[in-house]
Amino acid sequence: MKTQNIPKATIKRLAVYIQVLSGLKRDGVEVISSEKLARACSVNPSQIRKDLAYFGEFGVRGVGYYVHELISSIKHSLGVDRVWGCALVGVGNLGRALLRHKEFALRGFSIRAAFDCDPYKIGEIVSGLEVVCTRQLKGRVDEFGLEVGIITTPPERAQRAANYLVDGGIKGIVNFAQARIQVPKEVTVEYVDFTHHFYSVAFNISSAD
Amino acid sequence: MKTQNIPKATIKRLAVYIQVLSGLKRDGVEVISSEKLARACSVNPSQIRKDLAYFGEFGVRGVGYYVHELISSIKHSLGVDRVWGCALVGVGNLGRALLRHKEFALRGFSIRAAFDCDPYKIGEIVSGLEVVCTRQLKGRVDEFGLEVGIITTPPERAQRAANYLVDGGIKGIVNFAQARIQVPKEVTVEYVDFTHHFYSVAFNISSAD
DNA sequence: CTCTGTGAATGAGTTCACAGCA
DNA sequence: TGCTGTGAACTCATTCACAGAG
Repeated sequence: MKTQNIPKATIKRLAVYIQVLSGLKRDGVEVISSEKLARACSVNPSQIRKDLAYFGEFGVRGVGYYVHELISSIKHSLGVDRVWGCALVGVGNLGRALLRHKEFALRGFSIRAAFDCDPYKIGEIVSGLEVVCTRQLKGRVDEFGLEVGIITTPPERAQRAANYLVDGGIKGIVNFAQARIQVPKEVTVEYVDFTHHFYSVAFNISSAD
Repeated sequence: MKTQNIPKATIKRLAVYIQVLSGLKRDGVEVISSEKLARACSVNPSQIRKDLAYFGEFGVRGVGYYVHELISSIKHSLGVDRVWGCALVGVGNLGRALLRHKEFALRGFSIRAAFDCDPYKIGEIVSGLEVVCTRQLKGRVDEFGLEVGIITTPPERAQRAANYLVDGGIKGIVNFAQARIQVPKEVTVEYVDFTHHFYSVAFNISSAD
């Protein structure tokens, strides 16, 4: 793996490649060319080859890529060939949905602790996990192997949740709350915002005369 | 509004501006400069001015932008200053969560119909909405004013869901399923993939030596 | 001969720097 | 004077085109 700085867009596409390759594997496809994979992902073939080239040489010239092997290689490159321990902060509607959503564990992100500051929620069991006071977060980071924070609080409490996570030594946050947060630069934040996708669709429909 | 082709990235940022401006409005801020807004959004001030310039001149030189007015202007530019009727296909875990999630209606996306092909789910009432057979989708598009489709099926059924939506005359789709879909080019598809954000965080943590 | 891997060319998006208006 | 709006400069990403491996 080269120590160039890899475009954020490449990382996003690698996730798409994994998704499509997984579908192909399910359908019994064993080998695929960059051209066919590109069509399935709606991107340019060179794009795929260039994206993969950041991490190594995974293909066989004259043949293509071995599907199963390529999935493993991409997952390894992204660092998602292992399980990551996650802490969820904010047990509201969305938080509960995520706790129940099995897809995360399936993809290597295991939610191991749920926090909330509401005394009525503390002690409640959601999807087999006891809701704990957010103040106790720091003390549980090592014990539970918490590495990634998930914020699902109302917007006005997102910053406080982030502070608790940062204070606990968490280095990566996925923020579902409708608010931007400020964190030290060594902490990575990814914002999940469904709204944007809806706006995008609305805009496209509207501007299609 | 100019008929240039507006970068997708701009649309995404406009959604962020709305989010941040809404927070500022809540805090009683009435006027803001591009510099301060930029800091709150973690972008460059010129970026904001350029993004807005695609749609018009919303600022006052020497002063800045009026928060409330700017929110309205951006919403109008995106076409989200009205209510959009949505059809949800796939009443599984995620589908149910979205049906119960009030945030969508709040932002102008009103889910007015829920479809599924599973006979056990048909007839069930979820969040006040009766689950209907997907075959009946086409017949309800006009009646319910359905404009945007939401796919929340398992990956292997996403394409079929898309086909029903396209056949019903839907012009925009937000796809939460873990699969790419093929649609005619006049139909807009937005892919929502939490996984990618988690991968991104994992990658950033991993590659931070 | 096929399809990957990659430097070179192109194109898109971001930032700069300043003109222009309040 | 202060901050917006915008052409010009620059940076980054995508696509092309072909050398090179199997």
